[in-house]
Amino acid sequence: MSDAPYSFAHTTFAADVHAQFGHLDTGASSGTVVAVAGRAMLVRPQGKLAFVTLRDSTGEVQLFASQADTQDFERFGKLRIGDWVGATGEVIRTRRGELSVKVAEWVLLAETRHGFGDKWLGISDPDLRYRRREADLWANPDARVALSKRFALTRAVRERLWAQGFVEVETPILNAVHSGGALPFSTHHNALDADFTLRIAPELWLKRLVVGGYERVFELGRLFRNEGISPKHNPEFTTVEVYAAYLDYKDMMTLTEELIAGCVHDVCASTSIAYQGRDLDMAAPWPRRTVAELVSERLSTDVSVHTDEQRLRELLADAGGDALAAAGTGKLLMALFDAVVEPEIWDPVFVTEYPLEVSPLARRLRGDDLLTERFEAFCVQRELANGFSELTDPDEQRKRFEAQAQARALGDDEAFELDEDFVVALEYGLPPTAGLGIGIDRLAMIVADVANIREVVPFPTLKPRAD
RNA sequence: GGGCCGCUAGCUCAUCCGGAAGAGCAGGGGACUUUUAAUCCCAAGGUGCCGGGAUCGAGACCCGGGCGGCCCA
Repeated sequence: MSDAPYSFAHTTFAADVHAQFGHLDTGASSGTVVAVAGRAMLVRPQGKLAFVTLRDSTGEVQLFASQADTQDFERFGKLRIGDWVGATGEVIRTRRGELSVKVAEWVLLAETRHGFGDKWLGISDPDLRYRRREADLWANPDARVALSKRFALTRAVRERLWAQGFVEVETPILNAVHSGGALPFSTHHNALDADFTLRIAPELWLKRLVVGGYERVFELGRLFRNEGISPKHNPEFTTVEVYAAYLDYKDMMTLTEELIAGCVHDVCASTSIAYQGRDLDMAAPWPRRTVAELVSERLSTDVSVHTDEQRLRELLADAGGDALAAAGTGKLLMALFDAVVEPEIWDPVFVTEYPLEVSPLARRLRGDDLLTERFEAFCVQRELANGFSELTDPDEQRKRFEAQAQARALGDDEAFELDEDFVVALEYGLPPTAGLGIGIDRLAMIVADVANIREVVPFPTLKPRAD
């Protein structure tokens, strides 16, 4: 039976103590009584005095206790690292200059039965850190700082989109038709006796909402891809997808750079930041370059989706790219891009005019039937966002799906399946619309300046323990 | 899936050429009225990831497996 209290009359956070009483002179008393609470992170009993470093969600403040003035002093000095404590007393500054709460009364709010690692070095074993994340977040302050930046980022995205008239919506995570683009997780609904997959993208549903009259929508939520785990990939991850009627891809690029740069500023207080020791300038506007331009520039020879297929294959082999069996000039051009351009990108850039072959949902580029009005934003050697003028023609959409089905038959297991309901939705009429998707985890890694996606995920996916 | 690295006390790490286990911190006991990684004294703490092998002798060498990390696909 626990005799732990049911509540505590908390008045003041650690950061507030420092903000409000920072002016106190050494050895002085404020005359103000506060009630603070948090975890004892350091305990220094010293005879008839005891000092405890208390940490809460805002920072740390010292508790100062003395045999003369502190109730239940003997027990206070026996607090263990990690115990939750509530303390009431006057704010003072000690003779050694440490702003402190001079404890009159205190209560043990919860005791800990486990250690929090080395009190100076914390916990460094990665497996232990992520399996016992609650301990990691206390033992390693950097862990909480990084994670908090992720939460600040999702808040900034929501607030900025709401402020621009977008409505936040929710669409199905359980899907009977797998739309393609990646390998899904499978599950089963018992009452319907039907198989479902967990969504790999919400975009078809969101466009159906536009058809239904929601002209500006976004969904910020979890996606699931049944693929490997790496420092850049968690099986469940978060994106924000945005759809705006009456806009095209150029309008959407403008929205994208302002949204991302604005959110980076919201979280980091600047768009000039550093990532992994290297300066990074996220300020809008970002350069807009076509795929063909960038690849041609890098190879010092003109190439495009109209270049002879055999020529592209030779260039790809020279660049050390993978030999692609069933690939047209569009896939070959993108393979070249991945091999020679992407690794060179640091500051953000929009890459535009993607081959139609690799863009089954994007609208044809005005003036070139082999290209689409699609862009991707790249930054620090990785893809950050993807958007396009949406394909609105139901007949062409159906043909695109059929082409995907052929690719699937030839072994492309990431090709889309025909989503009949989506095509029918287009037949009801989708106005000119631009869409956008942003990888939130990747952006969070950038604003938190961390190299591993797990740092910005509260509880990353781990292999279940055998025992 | 492939390559490399790691696994020793609750945590962070040592153990040099193969001679059989060490420290700091945490946790326990004690001293201390201005500490702040407090300090000092005492005691306790080990399936050296698991399983084989060579050796008089293995935490260390060899083989297999497990788990984790990084890189590549």
